[in-house]
Amino acid sequence: MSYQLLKHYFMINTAPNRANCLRCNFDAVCTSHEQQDESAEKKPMMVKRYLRLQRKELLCISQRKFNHFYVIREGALKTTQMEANGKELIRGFYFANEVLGYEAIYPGHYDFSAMALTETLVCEIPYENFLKSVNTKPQLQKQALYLISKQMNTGSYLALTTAKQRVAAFLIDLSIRLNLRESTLEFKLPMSQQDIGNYLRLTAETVSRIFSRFQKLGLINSHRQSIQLLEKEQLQLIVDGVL
Amino acid sequence: MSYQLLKHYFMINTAPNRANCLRCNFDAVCTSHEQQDESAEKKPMMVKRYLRLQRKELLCISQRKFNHFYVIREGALKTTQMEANGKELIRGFYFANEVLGYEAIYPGHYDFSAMALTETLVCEIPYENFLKSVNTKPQLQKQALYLISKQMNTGSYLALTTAKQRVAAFLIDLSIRLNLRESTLEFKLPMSQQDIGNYLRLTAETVSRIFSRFQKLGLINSHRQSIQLLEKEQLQLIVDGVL
DNA sequence: CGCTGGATTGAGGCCGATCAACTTCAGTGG
DNA sequence: CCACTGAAGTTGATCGGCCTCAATCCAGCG
Repeated sequence: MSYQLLKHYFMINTAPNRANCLRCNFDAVCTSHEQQDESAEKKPMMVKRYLRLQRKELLCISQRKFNHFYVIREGALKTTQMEANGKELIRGFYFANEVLGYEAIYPGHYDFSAMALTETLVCEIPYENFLKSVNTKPQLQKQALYLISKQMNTGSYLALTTAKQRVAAFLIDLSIRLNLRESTLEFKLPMSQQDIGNYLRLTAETVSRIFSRFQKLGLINSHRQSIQLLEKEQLQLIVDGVL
Repeated sequence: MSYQLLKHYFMINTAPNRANCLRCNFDAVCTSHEQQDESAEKKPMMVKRYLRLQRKELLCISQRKFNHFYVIREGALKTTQMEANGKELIRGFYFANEVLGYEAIYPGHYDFSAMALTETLVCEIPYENFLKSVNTKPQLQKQALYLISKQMNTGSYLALTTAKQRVAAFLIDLSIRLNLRESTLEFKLPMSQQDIGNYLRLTAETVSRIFSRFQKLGLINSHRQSIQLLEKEQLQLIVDGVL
């Protein structure tokens, strides 16, 4: 696998990026620094650089020392982990406005690799900068914990027992996290059905079969990577175990 | 269900409790306050009171506003959540030296109830006290994040696919979290097999059958609630999908 | 002593995995 | 423009693991 990072250093508070920050969870933390003076050694910029990844490019590699958070601005990533028996399993997906890296604070190193599923743009946040920032701005403390707690509560599909429940929950969650308009609910799956199955602990065949079944029931419109949620309420009923 | 909390206020730094703090994850955070002066309004004690729960007593109730962490000193708790279809499912177990409550920061209220499985002793930590404490002691910042991140990484049995993998992983994890001596590996299950099954998304019958199978294989010794791990390495091989 | 809730064990059925064949589609190069 | 290729998705047949339902066992307790 290729591992290459394009290193475009730039200031976070230039116009185009500020626009990107609009829906970013870390916006408050980052922007707070703009109101401060320029004494860099005392109050370092939170974000030193951003990275643009091509499809299949790696953002971080398992076993590497943990030093950075990554805030995803555009695109999508998957994190993978090696099982003891050698099989690679997918731990999670990350989309725009989400943060990757909390999970590595405790062990002190990443125990997963993160790969771009599409062309992806991320902000790299040095953990030490983050700590300093929060220490000098105590009101950010609460918000940081809030964000971490929020992320802890996402993506627990595996608590669901049946395959159709998991797939339905996954589709609904995707539609929310991809920030779609309520009206369309139409999008391209950034990952393969193989990846979806791996993540949900199902086989790719089962995922395909369930897509087909949902289509026959008129709940979705799917063809390859493109998908459209027609009956979101019905899908939710499936998740709830009613249907 | 009965909901009653016995309210025994006392100072955290009395002799018997300091002994209890020895293996507590929050010890460093709590003890730091002892070295300060007594101006209570500026630097409040982190722990205001502790609670002693009887078996089946509730510690916190779903939908109640989130205000407190709970550090478990002795005993065991389970957290339960109502599914949309009305079934109650178990979200997690908590044992001595573990912390309950992070999960509620984001929604701002508990979306689970916590019930004592045995007689249980907990420290109640007001969240506001915690925030103030961390703000006035920036070096605690890092540790708090470390602890939260650590807790995020525990108890992900549902990523395992087969029933024997989940049960084996659960037993190994229990043996670690109950702080047993390496030599014995013998303990009482604080929860019923029904609860284990609910937590692992298996039926109680399946759990029982797997206990029996492990027993026949000489991996464990089990009778009702009492259990003894005979071949921990073999159990780990099962978790890893080798056996 | 019988009662009760949990644990155990057995028989049968369903769901998802496995294996295999086939189709579809994007990319490539002639 | 079309043929080729490889990766991903689709579909069918079979198998095995876990659920379901039911009967029984068993320890604790009034």
